[in-house]
Amino acid sequence: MHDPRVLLDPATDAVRKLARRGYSLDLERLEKLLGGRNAAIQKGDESRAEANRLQKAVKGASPEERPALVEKAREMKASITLAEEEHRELEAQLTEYLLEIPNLPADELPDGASDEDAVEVRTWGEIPAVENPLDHVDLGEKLGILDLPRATKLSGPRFAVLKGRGAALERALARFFLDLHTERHGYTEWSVPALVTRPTMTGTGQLPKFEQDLFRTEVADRELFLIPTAEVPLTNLHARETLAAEELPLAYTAQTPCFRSEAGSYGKDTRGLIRVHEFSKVELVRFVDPARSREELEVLLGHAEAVVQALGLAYRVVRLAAGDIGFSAEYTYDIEVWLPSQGRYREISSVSDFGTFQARRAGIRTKAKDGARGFAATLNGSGLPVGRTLVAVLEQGQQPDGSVRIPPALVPYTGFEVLEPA
RNA sequence: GGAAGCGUGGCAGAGCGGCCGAAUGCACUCGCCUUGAAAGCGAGAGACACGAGAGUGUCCGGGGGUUCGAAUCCCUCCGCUUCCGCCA
Repeated sequence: MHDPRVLLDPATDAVRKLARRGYSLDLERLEKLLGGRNAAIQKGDESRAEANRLQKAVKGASPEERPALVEKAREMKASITLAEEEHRELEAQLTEYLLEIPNLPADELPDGASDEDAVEVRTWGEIPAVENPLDHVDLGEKLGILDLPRATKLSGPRFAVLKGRGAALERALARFFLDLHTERHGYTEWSVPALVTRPTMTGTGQLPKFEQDLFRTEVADRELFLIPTAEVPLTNLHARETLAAEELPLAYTAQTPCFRSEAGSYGKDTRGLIRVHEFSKVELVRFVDPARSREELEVLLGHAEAVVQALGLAYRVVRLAAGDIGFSAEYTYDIEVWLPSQGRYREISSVSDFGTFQARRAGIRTKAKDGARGFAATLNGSGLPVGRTLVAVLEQGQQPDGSVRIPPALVPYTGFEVLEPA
């Protein structure tokens, strides 16, 4: 959520920036709502100040003058109520409007609205030469580790069942990611709920605008949402808290299941593990000094890249176009791994700087030793999703004899070096 | 799910319906003292909103009510603790 004053400040150039992501900001409406709200607050404050004066007067009043003062105080109460109602109404309208305004994309991002407009930053690793590559679904079935028909039987389309060494590989990947980030990159591991409340989802920006992307549960009169990423619970750990500025940056990680409705993605990636309703992911979240958020983004990107590199997977980093970044983001890099079966790079990680946008929504404040107050900047990145990494490991590791070689760094976790056809 | 109790500032803990944004202690900040530190002494210090500012207002778990006036009385919801039931 933005500070309306900042949006209204011509120096912010908010209208132009938001137009780059196809959002048309109505400055006039904003100004009217803010001005009206502030006026209502002032009116209420003045009435209340008067009421307070009257109360004191009543206390010291003689029996004769008392009834008149009490009567005036009664009247003042009505005027307070009126101003409060107006304030409440305008405040609600203002908040409702502010909550649906996306973050301002950074000027450094390229123009454009799709992944085609992303700019390649660098490539890493050697694209493996695979003759007649199989995709991960064919590989998984031949290896006897993937059972999609049974997944469909259990839960319908867009789910996955892994078996034997496939399940072990999934477990190994997650443990490998977590160990790397906690031991080498200094992240604190958390175990957090996968079901969260509406305010929590609003804090990171999934709500109110993107409810159709989420799975929602309801028991009795209690409503909870399944998280689409651990970003939601990890970032909201500090919702409505004040952090000591000196303690930043805070670096958190968690492995959680992630649930996505994938509404509107009909026909896209319908095969296999690429796009499913439920998957496991290790997420990285950083709370940082807003003045340093872009540097911190590079650090975070490095942590995510380190995982892909440790697995020896060929990948590239792209800078997303201004119109393609997420609602809450102001700057995003994607890491894309090479998928031999598709002959192209596919997204495996998204690393974003949210500035203070999420912190304002969630109320993540900072206080420095000298008393200076502000909001933290939040960043997050996948580090990494287990399913899509498994796809890359299978596809990039496939051998001419139909086996798949496990990346050496992972072997201590799997206990086996190769997957053989069943 | 049933019964009882409790929810006050970073923590602990006071608080006759107006003198309470709230005593006191600890922690904290700054001085003095000290070679340095501790102790001691002195001073300061909550958050949020509106306002150019002076300042004004709000906040004692949330919401509602009584009253000219509520941390203090009433209702309700939520949370915590203890006992019972159930359960992984």
